[in-house]
Amino acid sequence: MQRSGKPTIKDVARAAGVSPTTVSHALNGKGTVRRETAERVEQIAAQVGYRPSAIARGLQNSRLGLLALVIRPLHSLDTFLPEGVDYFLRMAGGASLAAMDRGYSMMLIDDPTRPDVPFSALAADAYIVTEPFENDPVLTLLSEQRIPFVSVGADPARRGAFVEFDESSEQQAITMLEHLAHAGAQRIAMVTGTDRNDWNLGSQETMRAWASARGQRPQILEIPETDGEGAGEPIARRLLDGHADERPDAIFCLTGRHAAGVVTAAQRRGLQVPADLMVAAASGAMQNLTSRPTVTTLDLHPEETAKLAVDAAIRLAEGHTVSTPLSTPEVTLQIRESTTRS
Amino acid sequence: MQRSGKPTIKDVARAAGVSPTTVSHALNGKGTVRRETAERVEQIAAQVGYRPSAIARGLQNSRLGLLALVIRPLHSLDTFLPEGVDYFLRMAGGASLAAMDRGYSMMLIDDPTRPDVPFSALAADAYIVTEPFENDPVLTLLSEQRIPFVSVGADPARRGAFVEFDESSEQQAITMLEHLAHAGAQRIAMVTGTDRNDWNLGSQETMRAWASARGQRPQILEIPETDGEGAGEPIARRLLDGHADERPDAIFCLTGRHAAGVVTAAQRRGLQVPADLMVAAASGAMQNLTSRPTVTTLDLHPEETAKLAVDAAIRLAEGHTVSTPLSTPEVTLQIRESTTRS
DNA sequence: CTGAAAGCGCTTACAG
DNA sequence: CTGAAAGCGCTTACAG
Repeated sequence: MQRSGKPTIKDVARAAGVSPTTVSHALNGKGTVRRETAERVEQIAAQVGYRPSAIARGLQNSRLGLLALVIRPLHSLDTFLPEGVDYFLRMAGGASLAAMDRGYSMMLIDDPTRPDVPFSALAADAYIVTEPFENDPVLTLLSEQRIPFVSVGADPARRGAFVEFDESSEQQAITMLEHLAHAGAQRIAMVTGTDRNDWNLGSQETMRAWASARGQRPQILEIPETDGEGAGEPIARRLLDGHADERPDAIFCLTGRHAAGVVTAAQRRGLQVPADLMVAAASGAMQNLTSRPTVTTLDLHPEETAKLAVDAAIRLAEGHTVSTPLSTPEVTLQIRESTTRS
Repeated sequence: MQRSGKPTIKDVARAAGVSPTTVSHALNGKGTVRRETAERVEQIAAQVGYRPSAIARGLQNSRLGLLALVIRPLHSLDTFLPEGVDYFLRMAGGASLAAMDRGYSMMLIDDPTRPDVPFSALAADAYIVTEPFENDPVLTLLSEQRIPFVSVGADPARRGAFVEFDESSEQQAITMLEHLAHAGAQRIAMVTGTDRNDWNLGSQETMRAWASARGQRPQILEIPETDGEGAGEPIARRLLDGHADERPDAIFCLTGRHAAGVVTAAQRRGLQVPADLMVAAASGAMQNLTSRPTVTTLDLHPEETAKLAVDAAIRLAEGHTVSTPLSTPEVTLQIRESTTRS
């Protein structure tokens, strides 16, 4: 079996003087094999460096032990380097590790709906799709192809139609809004991204309810996620350069880099953070730890979310059902200088 | 074929009133099929949502259209969130996109040598291993298993033994050292990571040669990659708190976060950057763009590197040979405030 | 131009 | 306790 390619089960069988069936049984602990036989087979298998082919094995139950992760917000870009890197890298890394711990591998898929999608991409046993868009074609494709999947954050137009994690963006937003209010904010503006996903839409809705409960006109700005810190100037122009009586004394950005940009833009206008303006972010970026002042954020615990998503995906892949909606971990409020008036 | 699972080639054949062979031919444009037949088959296939199984297909040539990426420096951590996030995320994202563009999917593998490694992980057609360690067991495993792979950065103990990209860390280091010298630095210290990979070792060697060519004692500090910005204080303590005549007037950190930490620590000591101390990094982190002053870095073009690595891996997967060593893209010097004395 | 047959490397009833 | 046979879903000579 040295000749070409890797040794197969037949090579092992021949070398051990048994049938392929017995090799299979011995190596997988199935059926009943005499102890000595099993040991001999194992030895020889190790000796010739035999590894069962995942492909052949997968053919039986059409399962490869392969999961796929689609990070939807990354797709609007031609690069994997967007806004939100921090969150999504932690997500991808966490998912990958969680998968391996459970005996699965994780593929990183950009867009399974592209016409030239690799066959292997659709060979995944199950998908995880984070932050699907409204009527997301990825979810449509997966459901047509009968590939099991879980979505992290619902498709806003098809809530409850699929197995999904409810991120409770309302809960998240409330947590931060209450913190800001306790810290002294009277008038809070919100900045979301422009993607039509559950996170943006749910947060906006919460903000509207919050403002109207306080008899205020809600101030909500939508800025492309991809603008990153560059969003600071436009945000400041629209929220800070107007009449003083309309001006918010706190800005709550969903994405950390928007918040980082706001801090800089505010300071450029001579505003003190947090004295004149508090700034906070829902999904922290690294910049929020290193800026002056440091910026209050929520830790969304993406690794935890990834783990839960992997668990759910595997249960689906293995043919079990999963009750939905599932819950993401509680967020943690990270209070920092930008909202601490002392 | 609605009953259970996905439609197979047999279902299509039956529905089209032809044999599976003909379906296969029609769909793959092989053999000769009458035009009308082919069209009818295609129609029906689309109608029933037929997609050939990547697994069954892979069984023929034992190729799945699957690549695997191991980012070695990530493995020393229990998290995918290390130092160097910027570089490695760009690498992973770039590799993933490049693979899809070429009809392959990309798995993110933590460690294929772990005893419970998923079978699917070893089903990859080829591996890309970035920054292998000295005598890296991952390379050993892959070569024993006869899984083709390319390494980005040589295994320092086995240079030339495998298909590898030469990162020319010497070239990189020289580029930065010369820039610093031109900018006015008289005494440059280097800070590397502690992993025993080609990048760290090669850079150190270059630094030693550079210093001795100038009759100086080389000052090189090894600090764990994982310390991130926290490395700033220890670095400053060892390099800046000594006698003034031994004190470097420029610190060149391989990793961007070390550099970020150094800037802060230097400023805490009342040193002006760049007036009293220049700071530069070989692999930029985001912090280097947002700090004050901004920090000079090299852009290593990880996406480009990823693309080249994917190309090479695919050539190997498809049974071709690749001449080695391969070259990574030229680095670009990004001059910023931290090395600009005006 | 079309299809029956063999085979890719395994696993899994089933018979001995 | 062991093994021959069938089958997973395709592709690929090869015969008709």
